[in-house]
Amino acid sequence: MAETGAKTPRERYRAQVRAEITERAWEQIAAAGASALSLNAIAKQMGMSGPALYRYFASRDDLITELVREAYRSLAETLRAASDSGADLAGLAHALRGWALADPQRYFLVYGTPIPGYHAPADTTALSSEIMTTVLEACAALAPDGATTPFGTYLQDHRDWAAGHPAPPEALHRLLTFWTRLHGVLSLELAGHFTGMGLDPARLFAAELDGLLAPRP
Amino acid sequence: MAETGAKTPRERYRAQVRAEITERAWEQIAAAGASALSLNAIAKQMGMSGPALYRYFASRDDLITELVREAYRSLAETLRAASDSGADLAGLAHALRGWALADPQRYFLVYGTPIPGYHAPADTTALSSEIMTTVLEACAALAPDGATTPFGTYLQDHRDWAAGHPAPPEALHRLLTFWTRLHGVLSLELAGHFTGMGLDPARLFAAELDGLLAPRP
DNA sequence: TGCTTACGTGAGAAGTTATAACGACCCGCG
DNA sequence: CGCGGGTCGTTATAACTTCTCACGTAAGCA
Repeated sequence: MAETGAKTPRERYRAQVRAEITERAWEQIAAAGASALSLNAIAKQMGMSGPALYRYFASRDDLITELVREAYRSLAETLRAASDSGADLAGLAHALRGWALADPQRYFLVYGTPIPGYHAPADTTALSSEIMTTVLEACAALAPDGATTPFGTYLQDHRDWAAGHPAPPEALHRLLTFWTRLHGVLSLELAGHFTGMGLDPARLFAAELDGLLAPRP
Repeated sequence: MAETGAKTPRERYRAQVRAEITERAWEQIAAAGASALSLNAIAKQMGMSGPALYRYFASRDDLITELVREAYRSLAETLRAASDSGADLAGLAHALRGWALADPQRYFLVYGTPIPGYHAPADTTALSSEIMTTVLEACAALAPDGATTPFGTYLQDHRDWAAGHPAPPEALHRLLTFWTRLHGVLSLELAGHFTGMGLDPARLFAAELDGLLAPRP
């Protein structure tokens, strides 16, 4: 889809095959989760034999790493696009929820149960902080309330992770609660913990978002 | 550990072997996660051959089901014990956090990424609602605030899941936010999303808990 | 037109879950 | 006390999985 501006036709073909592999992988992940991802099945689906895939991905973990990267990129793009369209914090929350509901397994791949022993590559932290920055700008754009929270004063001395951004501690606090609260509702909803409770998760999500937009986070 | 009051020595032995299997399974899960659980490895660790375990658990999913049950029971016991010791909502939150930190993979087994195609048995919902009831009682014990939230009025008509409990809608709202907000902080912390941010997750947890204890949820 | 390099295949090792058939042991009943 | 039935653990086997290696082919590059 992108970066097909390679010179040699070899690289072009290689990128194309890699893209098709990840595409099939996403189908499998959406259907049965990341733990059920089978290189063999992907190869068979593409009309190739098993070991052929190892020309394109060094291992199964390598493929998953690429998928994690794609998921991060996708979320960052989605939020950035919403932000560029003039969306405020509520709009970003809506975009986040839509992105998560569109493919729950993709959401869990990024924010779900971590695989012990598996460490995300370094460049995902860059994508993660891009996501954070987008939300942080929306947080800072909200009318700053004079009330400084106790945790806000703590953040004043522990804002290394947001170094370089001129947002006040209250905005950082709002960003953190935005993240954790919406993730709390979303992940439980996607995991199906609200089914059978006769409760509309969207209402709960909206209620939490309302609390987030109120002056005091 | 319990229910060893079986009559025949056969059943006693059987229960003992089952208990050892789950014990080894917990070790493996704590070390490498639920997806890396290997029946073969457990058997080898116990000095038995692989297929022997199928006398005790019909399948790998069957073993996981038992582990989920144990996890639910453990959390329910922990919260119940704290509640019986006079702990208020803050005390329950502390107990929950301690339980989660003691074995993150156990927490994720219950509240983490769901395994597609795997459905929890019916009796886990009973254990889950026992957990909910314990927390709900602590929520109802807090001084009721006159301010009815908009979501509280919604809950007045959608409280089937808490039918039979005389708690006001505000208490139900507080229970839901208690659950989702603390899970939001906890799951992100356990997944390691705060590492490298120079931020103490405990402080964030405490800040969210403070907001939960304030009059307006 | 040839050379080199990448690509795909097949075979195979070491793992996994799960089933089937077989032998041995133990428990309870007569 | 003895014997039978049921339970247990074993080995063998099938169908998977990831992943390595050696080989032939085919495609691009000069």
